[in-house]
Formats: sequence, structure tokens, C-alpha cells
Amino acid sequence: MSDKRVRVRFAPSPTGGLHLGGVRTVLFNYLFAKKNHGDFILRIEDTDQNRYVEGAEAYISDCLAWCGLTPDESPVAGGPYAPYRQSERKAIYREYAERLVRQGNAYYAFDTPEELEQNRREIPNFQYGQVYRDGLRNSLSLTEHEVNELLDAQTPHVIRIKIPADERVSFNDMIRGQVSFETNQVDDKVLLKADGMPTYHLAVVVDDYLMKISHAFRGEEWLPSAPVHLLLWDYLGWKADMPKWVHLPLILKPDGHGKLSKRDGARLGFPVYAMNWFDAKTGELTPGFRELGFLPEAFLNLLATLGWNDGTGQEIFTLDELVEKFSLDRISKAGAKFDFEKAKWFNSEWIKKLNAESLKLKVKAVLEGKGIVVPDDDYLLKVIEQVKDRCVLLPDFYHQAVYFFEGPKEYDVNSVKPKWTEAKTSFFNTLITALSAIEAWEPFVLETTFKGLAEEKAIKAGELLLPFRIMLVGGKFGPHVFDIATLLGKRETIVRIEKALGVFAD
RNA sequence: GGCCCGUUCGUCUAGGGGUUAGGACGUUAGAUUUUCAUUCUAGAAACAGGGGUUCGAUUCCCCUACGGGCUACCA
Repeated sequence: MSDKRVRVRFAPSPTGGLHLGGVRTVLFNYLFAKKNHGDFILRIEDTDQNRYVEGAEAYISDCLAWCGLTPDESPVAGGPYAPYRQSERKAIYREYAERLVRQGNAYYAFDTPEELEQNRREIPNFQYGQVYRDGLRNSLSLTEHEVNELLDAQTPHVIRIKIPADERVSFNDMIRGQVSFETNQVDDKVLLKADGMPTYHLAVVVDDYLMKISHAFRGEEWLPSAPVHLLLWDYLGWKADMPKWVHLPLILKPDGHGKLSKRDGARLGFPVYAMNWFDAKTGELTPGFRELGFLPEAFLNLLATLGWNDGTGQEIFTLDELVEKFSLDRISKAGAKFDFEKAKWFNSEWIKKLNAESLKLKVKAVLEGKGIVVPDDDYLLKVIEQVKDRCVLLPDFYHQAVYFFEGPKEYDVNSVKPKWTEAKTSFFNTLITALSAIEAWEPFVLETTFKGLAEEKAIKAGELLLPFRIMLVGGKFGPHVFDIATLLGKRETIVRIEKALGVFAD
């Protein structure tokens, strides 16, 4: 086991889904761990049973597998500090919560949620803390006898941390430097809920300690609760083992304001989740980058460069390169607005960078998903080589390559018919004969034959190339027309000319 | 409201006491490709404001403004 141990947490709840920020946190954890030959640990924080979503845990495993970010220790893989699922560690948290109560650093609170809500409504700036705690129902304000009676009667209660007055807690964040807080501003957070489950605050400290976590990465939104965690590390007597803190900048909405959320995806027309997420309860499908046609390489790449750079201007990185070049001091402090246009650019770069063989399976899936029969892999490989530079997302391969597998169903007749002549019909009829005679079916041979014939018929090649293209492809797009014809083969090329001729000369 | 964090082209960012403030996405124009895309070339585009410190500030300090986060028996 390494002395560098980092963990990510995942809450299988609707709001804790695996969105961009989540994956980026996972990625930075992974990069840091691998760079330092450390351990990358996945914990499932199912601390809130009411919000637990069925299938969410499997979903995150799938996401991580798709990205290639496999944890060294996880609920599935196990590890020396199992279990890694918080619901299975329930007893542990109570033990430490009770210890804090005995030490006087925490206390029982019997106030009902309704009472608290009323206080918040009626008292401006109400917080459960040193100012108001004496007037509320807890083991600090009640007598020992009263407390024991309530406890014996199984009165629902929580355990809250007792935040000290007039202190300043400070700590060193690896990205932000020294950060400090006045304890008077911090309220007595709930540590253990009435249902016996810990809140994030307790669980994260206890688990990080027991699992010997050395570095804790998390989003900047956690910065305000850091003093609670600091105090807990102190009260539990573990301060020397406290992990180094790394609070990552947030990923923001591309327009307007605020942190990127699930809803922004639907609103702005791009995914915010790694993979499609289907919520069985609501029947709602939240689209993912994978299904939209992103390559995992590109997805990771774009996430890594959102808030981090290597200082050289390089933008395209493999996962191995990222591991090699990653460093905490090159993470920026400011939040970054997500730019979908740039995200797509990363994907197109990766499609260009990857060879046909690496793309084969994914492209095949796209084509077969559209009902195309792919005859053999060698042919598919050649097709991919021809069209990959013009694809941004994986589904683009359908439109860019469909004519290699099926003749055009429709023709862009407007580009051909108005300028069609008898002479052209005659040209193509002769071309069919000429093509039939060709033995070496290669681009160069086709081109010379084509152009030679055009000269014979005294028609400019430019007048014929576009019709020829439309005969083969159906529209004004695609690679060089003779490359297409070469790949299509003699028979298919002739068949397509004949068929289109019927339409054009009509 | 309170607390915390932040601020360089529209966006992601590099830089850092003296620079023509660099790159990328997007955008504009042109070249190439007898299609489209790719590719190439060029262009427009930024140091939030005010005070200090200093010979000199975009860079360091303070204030203001703006942005963001948190302020639950959610994470």
C-alpha cells in the first residue's frame, strides 16, 4: 500500500449523479494517485437512505469503466479497509459520535425538524450554534436527568458538533493556500442523523482516517464546511493524520450564472452526465456524453484541461500523458465555464488522432445501430480511414459513411438536373463501358479514364465530376470521388451510375 | 443578510514588476481541395475600477465592484 491514498465519494442520489464536475474530480484523484504511484479509492456514500437511488451505484462503476478510471479499492473490488459502502459502516460512525459526546465536543439534540424550521422562519440569521443552542432542546441546555429520560423514551434525536466560540481555524489548501474561518460563523452541524446514519461531515472524517487517506480532493463548494471537518480531526485526536486538502474550482454554466447542473443540459442542449442516466422513479432520461458519441479519450481530455494545463500549450493528452504531466500547482483557482463547442473540438481531434482499428468497434456499433450491414472489417477499416477526418461525433460516421454500404436513396437532383444534357448521358454510358474494361481498379486509373473520356466527348471534367459524385454518394459531400469509386468496387460503381442515370436523364 | 473563494480576448487559458500580453475554441477573410470536411495563411478580440508600493504595476498590497460557493437530520 502506498502512502499516497486519495478517494472519491459518490452519493447514489439524484443530485449526486455523475456529472462533469464529478468526473473531473474523479479524474484529478486518479491522476494524482497514479502520478505518485498511490492508491485511488472509491467510496459509496449512501448516507441518506431516503434519497438513495436504485442502480446509481452500478451506474458509476460503468462510467468509471468507460473512462478507464478503475479504482484500486471500491465496494466492488474490495480492499484492505472494506467495507467501502457507508451504509455498511453504520456502527462505526455512532461509536465516534458518542465518543465526541463523552468528550464534550458534541451533544444530543432533540429538536424536531418542524421546531427548527419555525426558528429559522422567525429568527433572522438563526443558526444552531453558540448563540441559540442554550435555548433549544439538547443535552447542553437540559439537565442530565431530562436527557436520560428522553433517551430512555427513545426520543428521536441527532448528535451535533459543539463548535467553540471565538476561535479561528485555518488550514492550508493545496490550491488556495491558507484559508481561515471564525468559529463564531460556523453552526453546530448534525453529525449523526436521527436514523442513525452519519452526515457527510462525520463520515468523511472517520472514513478518511480509518482508510488512511493522504489527500482529499473535492469541489470548492465544500470549502465552507472545512472548519467542521478540521475541528473533528482535532477532537478525535487525529490531527497529525489529517489529509492534505485540495478544493477544486467549480465547473460553471456556459451562459448566465452558477454552477453547472443537470438541468442545464436539457436547457442548453448538451449532456452534463458521462453516460445516459435513466431514473426509474421519474422515468426521466438524462443524456450522456458517451451516447452522444464522445470518445472516452476526448471526454477525459476536455475535462482535464478545464481548470488545468501543463504550461506548454499542449491541449491534446492521452491518459498516460496526463498522469505523467499532472501537478496540483497547475490547477487554476477560478471556476471555468463549460464550452460545448470546444468539447466537440476535442472529440474531432481524437477521432483524427485514433487509427481506424481503434475506432472500428465504435463505428461499427453506430452503423449497425442504423441497420447497416457491415460486410467485413477490412472494408470498414478502409471506410473509416476515408471519412474520419470529417466526423466530430461518432454518429457522424453514419452520414459520412452510409453510402459506402448502401446506394443513395435520394439524390441532390437540384445540383444536377438543371444543367443536364444529352451529351452527359452519352458520356456516362460510355464511361460504364470504359469502367467495365478496367483491370487495375485504382484511383489513378479511374481518374485518367474518366478525364480522358471527358476530353474525347469535349465536356469539361468539372461538369461531370459533381454528377458523378452525386451518383455515388447522393449529395455534395465526401472524400475524393475516385477514392470512393475505388472502395465501392467496379460492379457497385457501375450499378450506381446506371441507376442514377435513369433519374438524372429523366 | 453573514461567511468563504475568485476576477487576463465571447469561452478555456499562458505569462508575470519593464512583453508588439502568447496559445486554443469560436468567429471573420483568403488559399488549397473541380463537392463537403480537413489543412494552411491572415484578421478582429482581454489584464474589472480606484488607491497605494515602485523609476516603472496587468503582475505586489488595500479598498470597491462584479462573479461564484455555502449558510438542511443533501451531498
